[in-house]
Amino acid sequence: MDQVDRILAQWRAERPDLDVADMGTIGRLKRLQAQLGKGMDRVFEAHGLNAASFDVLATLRRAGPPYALSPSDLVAWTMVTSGTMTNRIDRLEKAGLVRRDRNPEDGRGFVVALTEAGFALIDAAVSAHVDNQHRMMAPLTPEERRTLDRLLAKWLAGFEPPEG
Amino acid sequence: MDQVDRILAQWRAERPDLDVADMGTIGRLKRLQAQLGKGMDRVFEAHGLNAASFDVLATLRRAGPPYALSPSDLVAWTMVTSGTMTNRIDRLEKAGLVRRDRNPEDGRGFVVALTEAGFALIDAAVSAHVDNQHRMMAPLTPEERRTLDRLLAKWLAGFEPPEG
DNA sequence: TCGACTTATTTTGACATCAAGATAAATGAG
DNA sequence: CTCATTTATCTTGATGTCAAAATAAGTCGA
Repeated sequence: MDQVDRILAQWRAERPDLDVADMGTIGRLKRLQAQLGKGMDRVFEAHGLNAASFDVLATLRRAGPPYALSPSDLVAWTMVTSGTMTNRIDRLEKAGLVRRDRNPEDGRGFVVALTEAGFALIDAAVSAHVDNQHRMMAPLTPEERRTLDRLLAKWLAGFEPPEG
Repeated sequence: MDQVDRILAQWRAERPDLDVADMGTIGRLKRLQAQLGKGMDRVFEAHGLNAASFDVLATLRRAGPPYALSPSDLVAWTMVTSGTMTNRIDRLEKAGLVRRDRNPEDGRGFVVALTEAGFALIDAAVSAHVDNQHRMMAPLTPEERRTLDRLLAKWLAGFEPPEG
């Protein structure tokens, strides 16, 4: 009997015509996401970052040398709007973690590159982040994790067509 | 090969020391949550609501007669701060969907009650919402949905101790 | 080469949220 | 009864986000 069960029990009493089983699953997903988000934020904060800045630095880091992408590339990887990305880059630039270089091949654009400080910071932060994710998955056995991942992938494929 | 797989492939190439399997699961959960949120927002918007206002109205509706709770009760059910709840109630009150009545038993407090318009609106909206949730779960078989729900509940219990 | 169109990025204005502080009323120890 | 404490709610100021408009530069057909 968790909080989601209590909510479903209220609906069943008040609106017995509704089948709320799926609402329960989606509600659990949302609460889990909130809990995981809080857990991850703690690690980001310990490195002077938040989820937004971690996201951008990690995208640049895992892209490989020369650790530089255009704002448009970053938008494509991160699922935020261009205005949001401008704001994120501004903050990271002020913090000295990325640099904006004019793109020599396209006068309209820039290339956002990790600075040395940015590289060192994200490399340390991502190690701590991965450890933290392991800890947060502890309630599930390895087999349960595989099953869960498979189910989430199948469900997600219904929304984001695979493409590749 | 979905977008999450592409991200994991980049990490494996750049940081082969990291075990990123759990990152994949958590990433899928986040993307799924984003997709489900967008899908639900469409239904809320069709009823002149957003996720925040739906959340408050639904909490009042499923509480049963007299469809009235204090702001503190609403905060406890919805996982937002008191300041956020003040703002949500303000908007719903302006829209004529809830009423603030002084609590006769506690001069510090109020009771937030559904108006007739609020009751009619949330009753229609929640029916459409539940149908929409069924449609969004379509990629999974009934048995897969049960398995997924069980796994999410077990995982969530690691964060939100059951209590009841 | 010109003008229309497209693409890349930033700016603007509106929201929703949170943390922390402010206000007001209830409570309870003495 | 009184005052310090607690509880209920609202206010304030900062952040992060989005949609849409603005700016600036590349592209391409005629």
